[in-house]
Amino acid sequence: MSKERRSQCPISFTLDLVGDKWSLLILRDLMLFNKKYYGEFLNSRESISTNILADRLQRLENSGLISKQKDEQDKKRLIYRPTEKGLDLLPLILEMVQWGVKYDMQTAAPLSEVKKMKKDREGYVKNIRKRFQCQK
Amino acid sequence: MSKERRSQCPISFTLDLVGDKWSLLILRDLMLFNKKYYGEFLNSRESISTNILADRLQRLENSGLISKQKDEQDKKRLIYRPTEKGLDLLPLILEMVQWGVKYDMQTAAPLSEVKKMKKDREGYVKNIRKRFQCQK
DNA sequence: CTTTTTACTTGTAAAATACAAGTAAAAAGA
DNA sequence: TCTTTTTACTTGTATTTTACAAGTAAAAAG
Repeated sequence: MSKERRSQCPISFTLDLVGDKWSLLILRDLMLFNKKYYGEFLNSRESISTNILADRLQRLENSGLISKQKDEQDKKRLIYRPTEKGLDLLPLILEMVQWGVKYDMQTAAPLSEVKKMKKDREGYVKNIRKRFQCQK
Repeated sequence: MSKERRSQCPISFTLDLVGDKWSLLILRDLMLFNKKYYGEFLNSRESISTNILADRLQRLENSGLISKQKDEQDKKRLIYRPTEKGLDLLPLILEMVQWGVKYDMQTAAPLSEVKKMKKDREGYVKNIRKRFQCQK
């Protein structure tokens, strides 16, 4: 199922798992935008195709970056959450925010939030982790 | 020529430019492995195809991440170098190294080097920048 | 018991990638 | 000077991935 890796370089290892145009956006939705459901990911502004979304969720789960469980309030729903391994990608994602904001003339990122994560990145990351660690 | 962007999110902006399996490996070769020539990129362990390499170099140049100039010692050669915009991707690349080393059981990254970049990332980045700024 | 919601699957066209081979300009060698 | 080699590509085609449209099954709601 999982493709073979291209080399033993840690950068290519990371790229083999999340080096595509969608995986990190799903993780962004999970960790920065607090999304949990399939339908929420589908409705993000980048408009991912439903088959690609299904494929990426599967791959992310296979790689141990996210997990899913039944929603006990509504059993036809599934709740997706980042794992520890997925949460560890937050610093990488925040670097993308910083670089993107710096070079994107038309960025729509809320400046106050960007400043907060720049000023105290560790605290910013910890705060997000808390949301997922207190839940079972 | 350049595709339209998917959204005004800084993460998707970054992914639209370097969110593929090869671009960041070329920048890695340039910045971490000191490579400069087409043939050197071709010979990296991940074995990129020559047409893909040509395409990525063009795209990276179009996006202002790298520049090229004739080698004055050998005029059939071209020297590729990262621009300021490309050098600004170093922190992102170093995050990939950290994450990759943490979760890749078979990583071949030299531990001493990884420790150095973890211990003093700012210094590590500055040191690399120096190499490119003193050159014309 | 019918309709809606949710999380998908399936089919197909379009685009990107991989692999093999070929080309032009500069440099090196005879 | 003429041929060979090196370097940085281009071209052609098969394979893989992605995008778009439509359909399906299970749970919940009406």
